[in-house]
Amino acid sequence: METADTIGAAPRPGLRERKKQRTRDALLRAALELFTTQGYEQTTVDEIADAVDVSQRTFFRYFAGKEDVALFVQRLAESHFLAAVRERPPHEAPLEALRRAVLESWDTIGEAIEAVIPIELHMRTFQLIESTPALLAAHLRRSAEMEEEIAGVIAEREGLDVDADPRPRVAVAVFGGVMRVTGRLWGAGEDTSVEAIRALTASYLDHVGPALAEKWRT
Amino acid sequence: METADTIGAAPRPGLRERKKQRTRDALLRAALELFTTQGYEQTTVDEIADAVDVSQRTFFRYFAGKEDVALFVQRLAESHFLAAVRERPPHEAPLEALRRAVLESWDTIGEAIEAVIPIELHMRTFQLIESTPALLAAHLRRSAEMEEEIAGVIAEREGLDVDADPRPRVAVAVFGGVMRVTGRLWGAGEDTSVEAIRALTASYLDHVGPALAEKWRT
DNA sequence: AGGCTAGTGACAGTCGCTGACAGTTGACAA
DNA sequence: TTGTCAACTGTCAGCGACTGTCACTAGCCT
Repeated sequence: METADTIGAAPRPGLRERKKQRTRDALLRAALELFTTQGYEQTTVDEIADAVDVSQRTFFRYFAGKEDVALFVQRLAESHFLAAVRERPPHEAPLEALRRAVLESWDTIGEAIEAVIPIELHMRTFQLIESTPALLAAHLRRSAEMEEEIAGVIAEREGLDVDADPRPRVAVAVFGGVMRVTGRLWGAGEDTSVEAIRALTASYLDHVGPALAEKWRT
Repeated sequence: METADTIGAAPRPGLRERKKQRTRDALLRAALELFTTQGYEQTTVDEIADAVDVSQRTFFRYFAGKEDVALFVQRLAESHFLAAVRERPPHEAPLEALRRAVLESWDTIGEAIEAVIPIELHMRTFQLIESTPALLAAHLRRSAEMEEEIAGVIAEREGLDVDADPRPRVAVAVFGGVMRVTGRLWGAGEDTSVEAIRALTASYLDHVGPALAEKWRT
C-alpha cells in the first residue's frame, strides 16, 4: 500500500500530488481574490476556472461549489480551534477551557492560514462572509455543527451524557453566541489585528456574567 | 389614495386581493406538503407550481425562492416573538423579559400559524428545516438577523448604546444560543406539543447559570 | 361601457452543478 | 525503456433555480 519512506519525515509527495496541490491553491486564491474584489455573487465559477486555466469541471472536482471555496480557510481555522479544545487540561472548568482554547489558538491559526494564502486576503474574505447572506448562512450552519461536536468533547471531559445533562450544550451555545458577536464586531471594525480580536473576545466573555445579572444599572 | 372604508375594521379586500391571497396560501401549502413528503431537494419549483396550476413564473412572483416558502411560517413566528419582546414591561430584567416573551408568545404563535396552515404541517416543516442543511443555514441566518434586532430593543429598554455596551448583544447571544439548542432537541424528540417546548425552554434557560459555574461536579 | 393597470403565462437565457465518456499524463513494474 | 494501469482532466449534454421581457387577460375605477 505505502512506499518505504512512509516513516520518513519528508515523504516527498510525488509530482502528481504536488501538481494537484498547486491547482487547488491556485483555484482557492483566484476565487478569493475575485470574490473580494468584485463580490461573491458577481463572480461565476467559469471566471475562477478561466483564471487558473482549467475547465469548470475541474473546479468542481476540487471544491464542492462556490460556497466551499469561500469557506475553505474558515474550516481550516475551525479545525484548529477544535483541536485546541481537545488539548486543554481536564482540570479546567468547561468555559475556562473554551476561553483559553480560543485565545491561544489564534496564533497557530494565523500560521496555518499563511501557509495557504496571504493573511490579508483572509481578512478580506472574512469580511466578505459577514456581508454576503449566502456565505453567512453557510458559515453559521458550519458553526452550529461544530458546536455540537464541541458539546460532545465537553461532556466527555466532565464524564457526562450529552443527551442527559443540558449543561454541555448550553455552555457551548452560550460560548458560541459570544464568539459570533465578537467575530461580527471584529469584521466590522477597523483594527483587524490578531491582538484586536483577542482583546475583544476576552472582554466580551467577561461580560457574560454581568449580562445575566438582574440589574444592569450600576 | 384610499377608499372611504379605510377606517372601518373590515375593509373588504376586494376580489383581486382575495384571489392573490388564495394563490399564495395554496402555493405555501402545496410546497410544504411536497417538501415534507418527498424532501426539500427532491421537490422542484415546477412541481409546486403545477400542483396549484400556475406557471413557474408566478411562483417566483409570490416567493423569492424555494427557501423563502419553506421558512415562511418560521418568519411569521419570529415576528410574533419580536412583538412579544417589545411589549414586555420595562421593569423586568433583560433576560427575564426574553424568557417570558418566548414562553408566553407560543400560544399566540400557534393561533397565528393555524390561520394559515394546519399546525401539524408546521411541525413537520419544522423538523424538515432542522434536517435539511440548506434550510437550516438559511434559518440560522435569519435568527442571527433577528438577534441583532432584539439586541437593539434590549438596549433601548435599558437606555444603553448597543455599540458601546457589550451586554445587550451578549445577553441576546446567550439567549439565542439556548433557544437554538432547545428548538433542535424539540424537533428531534417525540413530544411535539406546545407544552413540551415550553417546559424544555424553561428548563434549559434555568441551566444557563449552572453551565457557567466553575464546578459541575455536585 | 371603456380605459387603466395589476397579475399572469409563455419564452428565452444565465448560472450552479452533475453524469458520462474519452483523451492525457504521471506512477510503477517488467 | 517501455508498456500497462490508474488518476486527472476536458468536452458535452442536461437538470433545476432563478430572472428579464413582452404580450395578454381580468379586476377596477370613472
